Amino acid sequence: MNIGHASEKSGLPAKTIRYYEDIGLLKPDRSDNGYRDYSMSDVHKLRFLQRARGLGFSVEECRQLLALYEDKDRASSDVKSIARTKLKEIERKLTELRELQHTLQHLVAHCHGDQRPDCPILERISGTRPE
Amino acid sequence: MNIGHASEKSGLPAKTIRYYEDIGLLKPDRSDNGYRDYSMSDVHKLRFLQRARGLGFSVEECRQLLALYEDKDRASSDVKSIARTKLKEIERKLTELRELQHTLQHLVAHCHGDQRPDCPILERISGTRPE
DNA sequence: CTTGACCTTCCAGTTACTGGAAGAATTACC
DNA sequence: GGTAATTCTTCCAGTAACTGGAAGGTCAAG
Repeated sequence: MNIGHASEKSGLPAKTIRYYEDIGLLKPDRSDNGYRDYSMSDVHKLRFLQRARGLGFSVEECRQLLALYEDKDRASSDVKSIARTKLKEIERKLTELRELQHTLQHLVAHCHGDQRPDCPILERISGTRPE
Repeated sequence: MNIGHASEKSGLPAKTIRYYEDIGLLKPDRSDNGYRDYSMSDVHKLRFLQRARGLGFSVEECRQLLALYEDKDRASSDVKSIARTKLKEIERKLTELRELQHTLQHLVAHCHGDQRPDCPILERISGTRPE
Protein backbone atom coordinates (compact mmCIF):
# COMPACT_ATOMS: atom_id res chain seq x y z
CA MET A 1 0.00 0.00 0.00
CA ASN A 2 1.48 3.37 -0.98
CA ILE A 3 1.60 6.48 1.17
CA GLY A 4 -1.54 8.09 -0.21
CA HIS A 5 -3.61 5.09 0.73
CA ALA A 6 -1.93 4.80 4.13
CA SER A 7 -2.70 8.47 4.67
CA GLU A 8 -6.39 7.91 3.93
CA LYS A 9 -6.58 4.85 6.17
CA SER A 10 -4.76 6.49 9.09
CA GLY A 11 -6.10 10.02 8.86
CA LEU A 12 -2.54 11.39 8.89
CA PRO A 13 -1.13 13.61 6.11
CA ALA A 14 1.57 11.97 3.99
CA LYS A 15 4.00 14.61 5.22
CA THR A 16 3.46 13.54 8.79
CA ILE A 17 3.80 9.87 7.90
CA ARG A 18 7.20 10.52 6.31
CA TYR A 19 8.18 12.55 9.36
CA TYR A 20 7.28 9.65 11.65
CA GLU A 21 9.53 7.45 9.56
CA ASP A 22 12.34 10.03 9.82
CA ILE A 23 12.19 9.92 13.60
CA GLY A 24 12.11 6.13 13.62
CA LEU A 25 8.52 5.37 14.63
CA LEU A 26 8.09 2.92 11.75
CA LYS A 27 10.03 1.69 8.76
CA PRO A 28 7.85 0.63 5.86
CA ASP A 29 9.15 -1.52 3.03
CA ARG A 30 10.07 0.01 -0.29
CA SER A 31 8.68 -1.15 -3.62
CA ASP A 32 11.02 -1.62 -6.60
CA ASN A 33 10.13 1.85 -7.82
CA GLY A 34 11.31 3.39 -4.55
CA TYR A 35 7.82 4.09 -3.27
CA ARG A 36 7.11 3.35 0.38
CA ASP A 37 5.01 0.22 0.87
CA TYR A 38 2.87 0.11 4.00
CA SER A 39 1.71 -3.13 5.61
CA MET A 40 -1.48 -3.45 7.63
CA SER A 41 0.67 -3.40 10.74
CA ASP A 42 2.18 -0.08 9.61
CA VAL A 43 -1.28 1.32 9.07
CA HIS A 44 -2.35 0.18 12.54
CA LYS A 45 0.63 1.99 13.99
CA LEU A 46 -0.17 5.14 12.04
CA ARG A 47 -3.80 5.07 13.10
CA PHE A 48 -2.68 4.60 16.69
CA LEU A 49 -0.28 7.54 16.37
CA GLN A 50 -3.05 9.70 14.92
CA ARG A 51 -5.25 8.93 17.91
CA ALA A 52 -2.70 9.08 20.68
CA ARG A 53 -1.23 12.38 19.45
CA GLY A 54 -4.72 13.85 19.28
CA LEU A 55 -5.25 12.79 22.89
CA GLY A 56 -2.25 14.77 24.04
CA PHE A 57 0.38 12.04 24.28
CA SER A 58 3.82 13.20 23.18
CA VAL A 59 5.68 11.49 20.36
CA GLU A 60 8.02 9.95 22.93
CA GLU A 61 5.07 8.56 24.88
CA CYS A 62 3.70 7.16 21.65
CA ARG A 63 7.07 5.57 21.00
CA GLN A 64 6.86 3.87 24.40
CA LEU A 65 3.33 2.69 23.76
CA LEU A 66 4.33 1.31 20.36
CA ALA A 67 7.23 -0.45 22.05
CA LEU A 68 4.71 -2.37 24.15
CA TYR A 69 3.72 -3.98 20.89
CA GLU A 70 7.12 -4.15 19.25
CA ASP A 71 9.14 -5.56 22.14
CA LYS A 72 7.28 -8.75 22.62
CA ASP A 73 10.43 -10.21 24.13
CA ARG A 74 10.53 -7.53 26.80
CA ALA A 75 10.01 -8.78 30.34
CA SER A 76 6.33 -8.69 31.03
CA SER A 77 6.89 -6.78 34.26
CA ASP A 78 8.41 -3.91 32.24
CA VAL A 79 5.49 -3.93 29.85
CA LYS A 80 3.04 -3.96 32.71
CA SER A 81 4.84 -1.16 34.52
CA ILE A 82 4.76 1.12 31.49
CA ALA A 83 1.17 0.20 30.76
CA ARG A 84 0.14 0.94 34.34
CA THR A 85 1.82 4.34 34.25
CA LYS A 86 -0.02 5.20 31.06
CA LEU A 87 -3.27 3.91 32.53
CA LYS A 88 -3.06 6.42 35.36
CA GLU A 89 -2.46 9.16 32.82
CA ILE A 90 -5.45 7.99 30.80
CA GLU A 91 -7.68 7.99 33.85
CA ARG A 92 -6.64 11.55 34.62
CA LYS A 93 -7.37 12.61 31.05
CA LEU A 94 -10.75 10.86 31.16
CA THR A 95 -11.71 12.73 34.33
CA GLU A 96 -10.64 16.07 32.88
CA LEU A 97 -12.43 15.43 29.61
CA ARG A 98 -15.64 14.53 31.43
CA GLU A 99 -15.41 17.73 33.47
CA LEU A 100 -14.96 19.77 30.32
CA GLN A 101 -17.87 17.88 28.77
CA HIS A 102 -20.15 18.67 31.70
CA THR A 103 -19.19 22.33 31.59
CA LEU A 104 -19.98 22.66 27.90
CA GLN A 105 -23.17 20.67 28.28
CA HIS A 106 -24.23 23.10 30.97
CA LEU A 107 -23.33 25.99 28.68
CA VAL A 108 -25.43 24.61 25.83
CA ALA A 109 -28.34 23.88 28.15
CA HIS A 110 -28.45 27.00 30.26
CA CYS A 111 -26.41 29.88 28.78
CA HIS A 112 -28.59 32.66 27.48
CA GLY A 113 -25.85 35.03 26.38
CA ASP A 114 -26.56 37.37 29.21
CA GLN A 115 -24.08 39.55 31.00
CA ARG A 116 -24.03 37.88 34.38
CA PRO A 117 -20.71 39.03 35.82
CA ASP A 118 -20.48 36.00 38.06
CA CYS A 119 -20.72 33.50 35.19
CA PRO A 120 -18.94 30.47 36.61
CA ILE A 121 -17.99 28.79 33.33
CA LEU A 122 -14.27 29.18 33.76
CA GLU A 123 -14.17 27.96 37.32
CA ARG A 124 -15.74 24.76 36.11
CA ILE A 125 -13.74 24.54 32.89
CA SER A 126 -10.54 24.91 34.85
CA GLY A 127 -11.48 22.19 37.32
CA THR A 128 -11.32 24.60 40.20
CA ARG A 129 -14.96 23.99 40.93
CA PRO A 130 -15.72 20.56 39.45
CA GLU A 131 -19.41 19.74 39.12
CA MET B 1 -0.35 37.14 42.58
CA ASN B 2 3.02 37.04 40.79
CA ILE B 3 3.99 34.65 38.02
CA GLY B 4 5.70 32.08 40.24
CA HIS B 5 2.58 31.60 42.30
CA ALA B 6 0.38 31.51 39.19
CA SER B 7 2.71 28.89 37.78
CA GLU B 8 2.31 26.72 40.87
CA LYS B 9 -1.46 27.11 40.91
CA SER B 10 -1.88 26.37 37.20
CA GLY B 11 0.76 23.73 36.69
CA LEU B 12 2.22 25.70 33.77
CA PRO B 13 5.86 26.89 33.65
CA ALA B 14 6.32 30.66 33.94
CA LYS B 15 7.82 30.60 30.44
CA THR B 16 4.63 29.18 29.02
CA ILE B 17 2.48 31.66 30.93
CA ARG B 18 4.42 34.57 29.44
CA TYR B 19 4.12 32.96 26.02
CA TYR B 20 0.32 32.74 26.41
CA GLU B 21 0.30 36.43 27.21
CA ASP B 22 2.43 37.16 24.11
CA ILE B 23 -0.10 35.45 21.88
CA GLY B 24 -2.99 37.24 23.55
CA LEU B 25 -4.66 34.50 25.56
CA LEU B 26 -4.70 36.62 28.70
CA LYS B 27 -3.46 40.02 29.84
CA PRO B 28 -2.67 40.15 33.53
CA ASP B 29 -2.32 43.45 35.40
CA ARG B 30 1.10 44.84 36.24
CA SER B 31 2.19 45.81 39.72
CA ASP B 32 4.04 49.11 40.33
CA ASN B 33 7.34 47.27 40.17
CA GLY B 34 6.57 45.96 36.68
CA TYR B 35 5.83 42.42 37.82
CA ARG B 36 2.82 40.66 36.29
CA ASP B 37 -0.11 40.42 38.70
CA TYR B 38 -2.48 37.51 38.16
CA SER B 39 -6.11 37.55 39.29
CA MET B 40 -8.05 34.42 40.23
CA SER B 41 -9.74 34.64 36.84
CA ASP B 42 -6.32 34.61 35.16
CA VAL B 43 -5.33 31.55 37.15
CA HIS B 44 -8.57 29.80 36.16
CA LYS B 45 -7.78 30.51 32.52
CA LEU B 46 -4.24 29.20 32.92
CA ARG B 47 -5.43 26.07 34.65
CA PHE B 48 -7.95 25.55 31.86
CA LEU B 49 -5.22 26.03 29.25
CA GLN B 50 -3.02 23.52 31.02
CA ARG B 51 -5.78 20.93 30.92
CA ALA B 52 -7.16 21.58 27.46
CA ARG B 53 -3.70 21.59 25.87
CA GLY B 54 -2.93 18.30 27.59
CA LEU B 55 -6.10 16.85 26.13
CA GLY B 56 -4.98 17.60 22.60
CA PHE B 57 -6.86 20.84 21.92
CA SER B 58 -4.84 23.32 19.88
CA VAL B 59 -4.08 26.80 21.18
CA GLU B 60 -6.61 28.18 18.71
CA GLU B 61 -9.28 25.82 19.99
CA CYS B 62 -8.44 26.91 23.52
CA ARG B 63 -8.79 30.51 22.41
CA GLN B 64 -12.28 29.70 21.13
CA LEU B 65 -13.21 27.94 24.34
CA LEU B 66 -11.93 30.85 26.43
CA ALA B 67 -13.97 33.16 24.21
CA LEU B 68 -17.09 31.32 25.36
CA TYR B 69 -16.31 32.78 28.76
CA GLU B 70 -14.96 36.13 27.65
CA ASP B 71 -17.60 37.06 25.12
CA LYS B 72 -20.58 37.02 27.38
CA ASP B 73 -22.24 39.48 25.01
CA ARG B 74 -21.93 37.08 22.09
CA ALA B 75 -25.23 35.77 20.76
CA SER B 76 -26.07 32.68 22.72
CA SER B 77 -26.64 30.74 19.50
CA ASP B 78 -22.98 31.30 18.53
CA VAL B 79 -21.79 30.21 21.93
CA LYS B 80 -23.97 27.13 21.77
CA SER B 81 -22.83 26.28 18.27
CA ILE B 82 -19.16 26.40 19.23
CA ALA B 83 -19.84 24.48 22.41
CA ARG B 84 -21.75 21.80 20.52
CA THR B 85 -18.91 21.39 18.02
CA LYS B 86 -16.42 20.99 20.86
CA LEU B 87 -18.76 18.55 22.61
CA LYS B 88 -18.67 16.23 19.61
CA GLU B 89 -14.89 16.42 19.63
CA ILE B 90 -14.85 15.64 23.34
CA GLU B 91 -17.10 12.64 22.88
CA ARG B 92 -14.78 11.31 20.19
CA LYS B 93 -11.79 11.79 22.45
CA LEU B 94 -13.59 10.06 25.31
CA THR B 95 -14.35 7.05 23.13
CA GLU B 96 -10.77 6.83 21.91
CA LEU B 97 -9.36 7.21 25.41
CA ARG B 98 -11.63 4.46 26.70
CA GLU B 99 -10.52 2.16 23.90
CA LEU B 100 -6.89 2.83 24.72
CA GLN B 101 -7.66 2.25 28.39
CA HIS B 102 -9.25 -1.13 27.67
CA THR B 103 -6.32 -2.19 25.53
CA LEU B 104 -3.78 -1.34 28.22
CA GLN B 105 -5.92 -2.93 30.92
CA HIS B 106 -5.97 -6.09 28.85
CA LEU B 107 -2.21 -5.86 28.43
CA VAL B 108 -1.64 -5.54 32.18
CA ALA B 109 -4.06 -8.36 32.92
CA HIS B 110 -3.09 -10.89 30.31
CA CYS B 111 0.27 -10.16 28.67
CA HIS B 112 2.93 -12.66 29.64
CA GLY B 113 5.74 -11.29 27.50
CA ASP B 114 5.55 -14.20 25.16
CA GLN B 115 6.36 -14.15 21.49
CA ARG B 116 2.93 -14.70 20.02
CA PRO B 117 3.27 -13.37 16.49
CA ASP B 118 -0.45 -12.65 16.27
CA CYS B 119 -0.49 -10.39 19.33
CA PRO B 120 -3.44 -8.15 18.62
CA ILE B 121 -2.45 -5.21 20.79
CA LEU B 122 -1.99 -2.76 17.98
CA GLU B 123 -5.21 -3.63 16.21
CA ARG B 124 -7.00 -2.70 19.38
CA ILE B 125 -4.85 0.30 20.20
CA SER B 126 -5.41 1.67 16.74
CA GLY B 127 -9.18 1.29 16.97
CA THR B 128 -9.20 -1.04 13.99
CA ARG B 129 -10.64 -3.75 16.15
CA PRO B 130 -12.34 -1.95 19.04
CA GLU B 131 -13.29 -4.13 21.95
C1' DC C 1 3.04 9.80 -25.84
C1' DT C 2 1.80 13.27 -23.12
C1' DT C 3 -0.97 14.98 -19.34
C1' DG C 4 -2.00 14.62 -14.68
C1' DA C 5 -1.93 12.42 -10.35
C1' DC C 6 1.15 10.56 -7.07
C1' DC C 7 5.62 9.52 -5.54
C1' DT C 8 10.59 10.91 -4.15
C1' DT C 9 14.12 14.07 -1.45
C1' DC C 10 15.45 18.34 0.42
C1' DC C 11 15.14 22.65 2.55
C1' DA C 12 12.68 26.30 4.57
C1' DG C 13 8.77 27.98 7.53
C1' DT C 14 5.27 27.51 11.52
C1' DT C 15 3.43 26.40 16.05
C1' DA C 16 4.02 25.96 20.64
C1' DC C 17 6.95 26.10 23.55
C1' DT C 18 11.85 26.05 26.22
C1' DG C 19 16.55 27.53 27.63
C1' DG C 20 19.68 30.95 28.75
C1' DA C 21 21.76 35.57 29.12
C1' DA C 22 21.70 40.19 31.27
C1' DG C 23 19.79 43.02 34.40
C1' DA C 24 16.24 45.02 37.87
C1' DA C 25 13.41 44.09 42.18
C1' DT C 26 12.42 41.65 46.26
C1' DT C 27 13.34 38.63 50.27
C1' DA C 28 16.29 36.43 53.56
C1' DC C 29 20.23 36.52 56.52
C1' DC C 30 24.01 38.44 59.30
C1' DG D 1 22.05 48.49 56.81
C1' DG D 2 24.59 45.44 53.56
C1' DT D 3 24.71 41.65 50.67
C1' DA D 4 23.51 37.27 48.83
C1' DA D 5 19.91 34.45 46.98
C1' DT D 6 15.64 34.31 44.77
C1' DT D 7 12.32 35.96 41.59
C1' DC D 8 11.15 38.91 38.37
C1' DT D 9 11.92 41.44 33.68
C1' DT D 10 13.03 41.39 28.35
C1' DC D 11 15.21 39.46 24.48
C1' DC D 12 17.06 36.16 21.49
C1' DA D 13 18.10 31.57 20.20
C1' DG D 14 16.90 26.58 20.13
C1' DT D 15 13.70 22.47 20.05
C1' DA D 16 9.60 19.51 18.94
C1' DA D 17 6.41 18.28 15.85
C1' DC D 18 4.97 19.20 12.02
C1' DT D 19 3.84 21.74 7.23
C1' DG D 20 4.63 23.92 2.67
C1' DG D 21 6.88 24.15 -1.54
C1' DA D 22 10.38 23.28 -5.09
C1' DA D 23 12.48 20.06 -8.36
C1' DG D 24 12.18 15.92 -10.28
C1' DG D 25 10.99 10.65 -11.02
C1' DT D 26 6.96 7.12 -11.72
C1' DC D 27 2.70 5.56 -13.28
C1' DA D 28 -2.26 5.10 -15.20
C1' DA D 29 -5.53 7.23 -18.57
C1' DG D 30 -6.73 8.99 -22.91
